[in-house]
Amino acid sequence: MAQSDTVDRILDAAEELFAERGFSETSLRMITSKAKVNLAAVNYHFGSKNALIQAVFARFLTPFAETLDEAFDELEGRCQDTPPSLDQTLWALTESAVRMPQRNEKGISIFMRLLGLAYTQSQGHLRKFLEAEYSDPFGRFMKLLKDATPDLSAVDRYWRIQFMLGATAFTMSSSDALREILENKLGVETSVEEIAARLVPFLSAGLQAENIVLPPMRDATFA
Amino acid sequence: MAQSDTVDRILDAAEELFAERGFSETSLRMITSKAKVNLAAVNYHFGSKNALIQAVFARFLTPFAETLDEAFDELEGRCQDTPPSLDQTLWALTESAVRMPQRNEKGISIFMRLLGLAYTQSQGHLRKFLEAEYSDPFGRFMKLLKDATPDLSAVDRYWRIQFMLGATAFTMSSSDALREILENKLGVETSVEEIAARLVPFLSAGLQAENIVLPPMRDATFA
DNA sequence: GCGCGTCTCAAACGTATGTTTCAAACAGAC
DNA sequence: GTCTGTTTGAAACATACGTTTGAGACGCGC
Repeated sequence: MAQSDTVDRILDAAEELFAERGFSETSLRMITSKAKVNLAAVNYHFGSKNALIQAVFARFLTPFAETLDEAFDELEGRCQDTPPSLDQTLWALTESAVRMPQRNEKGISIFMRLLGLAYTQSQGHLRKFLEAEYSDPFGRFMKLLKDATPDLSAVDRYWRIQFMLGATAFTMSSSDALREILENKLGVETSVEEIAARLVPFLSAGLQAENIVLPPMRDATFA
Repeated sequence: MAQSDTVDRILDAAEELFAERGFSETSLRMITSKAKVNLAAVNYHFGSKNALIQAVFARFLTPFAETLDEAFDELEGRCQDTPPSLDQTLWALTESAVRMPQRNEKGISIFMRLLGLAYTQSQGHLRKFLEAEYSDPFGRFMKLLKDATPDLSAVDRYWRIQFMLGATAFTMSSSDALREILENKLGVETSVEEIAARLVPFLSAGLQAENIVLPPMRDATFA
């Protein structure tokens, strides 16, 4: 086998284990034994553990970035003159995520969980890699958000975008655990698509909320 | 020194390092050298690294849980018959967090960052510890949220609460970095209190958002 | 069949981790 | 001062990690 499948086996195993346990908590030995390959194969094919982490991200982020770019093209094509609405923009994003060709049924939630981890676990090398590689579609999304909320001040928009990112990254990064809890408590099963469908209106409403006069913090009467 | 200050020095150093780098990425040797105490002191005073992590949480979570309980008492006292509104409930929570006596100026953001990490880093022992120790005030908060949003279905409320937690934990856990970015970009300075003041209306609006009919996911026209 | 680049394998390397050990220093009671 | 329980100190322990090594197996062009 000239182009062996070892690389993919490693990527598959690493992807799943990273999503389950985080990066530092997953050792190369766990990965190689799950992938049923030799320990040295990782360093041979990828060079280092950090490079493997980046490769895991690249494998699903590159096609996603393309899909997203096309979705934005299509969206801007449909809205010739007026800028796309906030909901349209958010849906374009979620749709692209959900439509991504999945390797297996866990695909989407692994995808989300990894994205959440990338934000949360302070892996310096990962952040640099992602910024260098995928700043274009991210910047385009920001631009769309800006045009969709012309009434917001720059400062308000800045913070609310952070809130959105937080709600999304956090929820998605623990989506498996959260779904399990909900099933045990209320006996309801939820797909990632449904989570996304619930998230979008939440984000949209939050981003467009009326702003209250600043802090009633002390001795407020809450009349 | 009968009751030495070694314990507090360790807790201070651990708290700060955990907040900066996460749990697995912080070694006992980093902690003890920052605290200027002997390595063995950690295992002598706390028993294990996991127990130290829990002690760090207990130190700030226990007084916070008390403050919160009083705030809820006071809130329910003021609203004799009608249940407290959503905004009142959220403000009671934020106020309690902000009013907490801080050990230093970084106190509040360390506090938030640790809470975020507790949720994000899948440390099984921590989750169990927190559930066992602090389920009461948490449950009370949930009850208040429930009474304040009677129109929401249980499932909707569950997910939206997760979104709220995410937005809060995420933003607060990186509040230092986010404030710095904003200052460099727009020249605006922001206090933690102001972030909270912006966050509450966002959360409130999100929690009360109109729900869209479920997924228009495929072939949606976004008319 | 031979040689060569690609890949796998078991074993080892060096380092860092959490934890333990045991002697020394210390404080307070008598 | 002496004893006793508590706390610190330097060193070692066992283990796990990421990475490297060097020998061997494989596929393929010639």
